[in-house]
Amino acid sequence: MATLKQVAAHADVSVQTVSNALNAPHRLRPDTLERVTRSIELLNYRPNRNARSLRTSAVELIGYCVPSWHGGQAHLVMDQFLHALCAAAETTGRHILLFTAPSGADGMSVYDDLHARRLVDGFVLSQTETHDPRHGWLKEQAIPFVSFGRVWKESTQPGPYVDVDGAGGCAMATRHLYDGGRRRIGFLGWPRTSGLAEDRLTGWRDTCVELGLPVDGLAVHCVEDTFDEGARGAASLLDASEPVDAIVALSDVLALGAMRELNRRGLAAGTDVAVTGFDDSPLASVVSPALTTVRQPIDLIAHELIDILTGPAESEAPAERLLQPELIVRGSSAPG
Amino acid sequence: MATLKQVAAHADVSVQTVSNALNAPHRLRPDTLERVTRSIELLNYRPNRNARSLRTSAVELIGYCVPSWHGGQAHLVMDQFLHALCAAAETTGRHILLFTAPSGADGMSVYDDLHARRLVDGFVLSQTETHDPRHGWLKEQAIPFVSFGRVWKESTQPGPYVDVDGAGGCAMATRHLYDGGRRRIGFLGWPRTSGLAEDRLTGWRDTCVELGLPVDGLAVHCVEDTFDEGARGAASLLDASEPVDAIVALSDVLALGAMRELNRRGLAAGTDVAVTGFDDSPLASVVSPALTTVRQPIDLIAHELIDILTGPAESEAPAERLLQPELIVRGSSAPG
DNA sequence: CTGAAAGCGCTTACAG
DNA sequence: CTGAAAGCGCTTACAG
Repeated sequence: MATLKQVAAHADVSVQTVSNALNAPHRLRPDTLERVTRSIELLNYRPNRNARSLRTSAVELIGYCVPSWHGGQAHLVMDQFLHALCAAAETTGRHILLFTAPSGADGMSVYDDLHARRLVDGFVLSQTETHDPRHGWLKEQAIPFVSFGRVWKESTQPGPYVDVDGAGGCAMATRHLYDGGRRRIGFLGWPRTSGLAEDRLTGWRDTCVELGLPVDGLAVHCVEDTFDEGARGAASLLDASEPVDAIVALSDVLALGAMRELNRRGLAAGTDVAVTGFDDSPLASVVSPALTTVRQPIDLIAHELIDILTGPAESEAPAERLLQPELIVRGSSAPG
Repeated sequence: MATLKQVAAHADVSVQTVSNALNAPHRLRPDTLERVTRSIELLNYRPNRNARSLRTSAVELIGYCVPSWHGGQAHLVMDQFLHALCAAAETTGRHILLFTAPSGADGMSVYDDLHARRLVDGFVLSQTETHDPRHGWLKEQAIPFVSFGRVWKESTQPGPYVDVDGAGGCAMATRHLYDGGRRRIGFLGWPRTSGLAEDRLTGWRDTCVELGLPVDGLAVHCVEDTFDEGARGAASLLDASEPVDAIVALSDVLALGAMRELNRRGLAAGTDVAVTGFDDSPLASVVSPALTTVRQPIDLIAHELIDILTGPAESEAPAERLLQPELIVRGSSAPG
């Protein structure tokens, strides 16, 4: 491997000049730059990143904790997210460093260690939970980070974040069902203790109220994000004295559970009862008819995250960006 | 951030001794070690990895190219694989560095650059394709790597690999269906040009022949790994003059497509026609009945990959490890 | 515009 | 068992 010194010798300039050719080419006279560039190419020189990082104390690596795959809770769009995050990081010359850590406060020593040993410059947080302790901790340690998702605390959120307007997404779905003639729209959610669930629920509820549709007893809280829970929730909405003619589900998984239940009862999803999901995961096209769902703008999210993390240090208030999702209409929400 | 020098001053020893306390503690007298250790803890010292890497020229980072998510080809177990790979790397003090690259030979300059600039020590390859050009190229450049999956060339494969016995997996599935009373078992695969497809097909075919079951006209080659293709393939197996009573699919996606088709025809998957998949992806429990499928030993694969990559340099022949999958029996293959 | 020199924070023969 | 010193390959004020 050629070094800066060898290139300098070859081009008959000082190492400083070669370094400038790479990092500040405008400082060189055109002919010098050309000569140096030729030497660089000839010797196939690549700057050693470790040496650079040691000097500048910036590693250009961003830490991301891979969520563990516990009990059926699959991260169906994680591959898309990771690819987008990686691509976004690369547009700034950075890369993603993956690591595992215990969830919650127990994992903070891992984050701390990674940063202290200069393996990463900062972190992108995802799988953000309600009252997630990581944000406050990192902020306190002055470790750079940006969060995908909110912590849903009452007070102001520590540090910058990017999130998707879940309420807006569910409002879109609800309005779409209304436009398709549905007048009794149920909601399949998670327990209220989840800020994300509460947010999406609000979108459905407010829209129903606005449209003059009933909401009482039409929101079911599933215990976990599984097909079985979705089916169970749908069953309770269908067994009510006045059954629903549409279901807005907080996730694709719950939506598919609901469709399975419809199927079991000989009801046609989309014509008898319309169903919508959330995430546009690969699951959405498993079923027939395919699932209408709310898609998060993954590429945009990734770019915003990288932009915030690598941009100039926060002036005053940390960045808070709320992105709009998109409704992907498919067969499961055919007009009734 | 404390440095080695500061710790040395605090413990009243040389920097060399502190370094030894960290990397070769047996060289210190117990009382010295204790004193140094106390100083390290007191100052909350963490060795700067960049400085270390610069000196040792080992970054303890392993490159992994995140597959791009093109057109419906979801990588449904990628989150599991990445988590396993990351955890396995961490047991050796290493981490995974993610990057994107064009597929095939076009991407090699990215691999080369990452290695030349010392961002990674080597690579784990996955999404290995038939005649994958990466292996030969990396081997030629003497860049360390290990492959998950074979290149299926006629000649010997460049470099070490870990793979799962696909033929064995499909043989298990076929035998299981036979044990459940099935006597006309179809196969849903991909075109023969894929080594992986050929391997799995062989497992089904050889087992059928061994059991005295028919195989002629019972293997359908789907054009791509989608639900629609699975459904189409199943349709052709069901429309034959002598319809099948079971289907071994090369992937969960094809299997679910097949189940959708059965459903559409009013046939009960599992009782009328048994179906098996491959991968035990999250999809397997979407359907009702749940899908019987062949599970790859993800954690073991990850450990073997890291073990090979970080182990002593190859003596002579590169490591070649073929792991056995496991059949996960669920409702879709209920006895007929 | 160009160069000589210091230094980032480690590790590692080499002496003692 | 311990220490003084060189050096890994860069970048960056500072002079000229």
